[in-house]
Amino acid sequence: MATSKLERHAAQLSALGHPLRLTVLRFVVKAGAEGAAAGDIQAHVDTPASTLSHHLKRLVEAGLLASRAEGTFHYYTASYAALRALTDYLWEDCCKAGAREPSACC
Amino acid sequence: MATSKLERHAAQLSALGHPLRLTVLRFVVKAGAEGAAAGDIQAHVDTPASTLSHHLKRLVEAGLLASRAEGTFHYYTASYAALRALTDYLWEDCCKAGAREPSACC
DNA sequence: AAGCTGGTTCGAAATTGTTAGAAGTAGTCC
DNA sequence: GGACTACTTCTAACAATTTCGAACCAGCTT
Repeated sequence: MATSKLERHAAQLSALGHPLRLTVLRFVVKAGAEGAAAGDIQAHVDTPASTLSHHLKRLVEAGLLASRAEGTFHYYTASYAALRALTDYLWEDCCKAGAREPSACC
Repeated sequence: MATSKLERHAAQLSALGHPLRLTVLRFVVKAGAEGAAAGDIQAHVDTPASTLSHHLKRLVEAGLLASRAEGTFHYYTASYAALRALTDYLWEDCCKAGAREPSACC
């Protein structure tokens, strides 16, 4: 692992921190195991292909999406495990320092 | 609500998408209901006060942290409800489009 | 009120992210 | 092979973020 868990998760959150990319991720998450083709995504977000492609690349680089080619179609699928690890990370060690209340928050 | 749910959550994810801010959030989440003073946070992250203050402001503006003053001390507490809403949002409507497998991913 | 402590705001430079047209690549179908 | 489809990469302009010293402000203490 070249980068730390912290760095990797920060990069993933940063990747999600853009309205268009967040929309794309949710669309692909909805699409399930088969994923969604780049064209379908483009129709959904109504954005120039070059712009969308740039954002898709960022999501793939962050490890949140995986891509597979079928003919000229490029399908993107959500990396559910990575997404789960990310959300879990935010709650890790919740309320472990104060120890005043057992776990009112988590 | 001036901005949409999408925009707000994207802004929150963007706020978390920085190693220092992610470290800070996790530190404050750990601290529980009492929160952590800016000085304690600074000691933990070892960063110039002005830089840290800028990042804390960003987290508060995103609605992820709340701040309260006690004398000259500024305490920051995690907005657990906002954080929960954010993590839930990422999984909302998971696998609702394909409907091929019932819910292998969520 | 002067001085100290705990933090915030200002300002300016360096870096990074965003956008989208134009050009390029790769697969498919006559 | 030539045209078409489905995307990606290149490029360059513009916008936003990041950093941190310096200046500032608000409370406390004497």
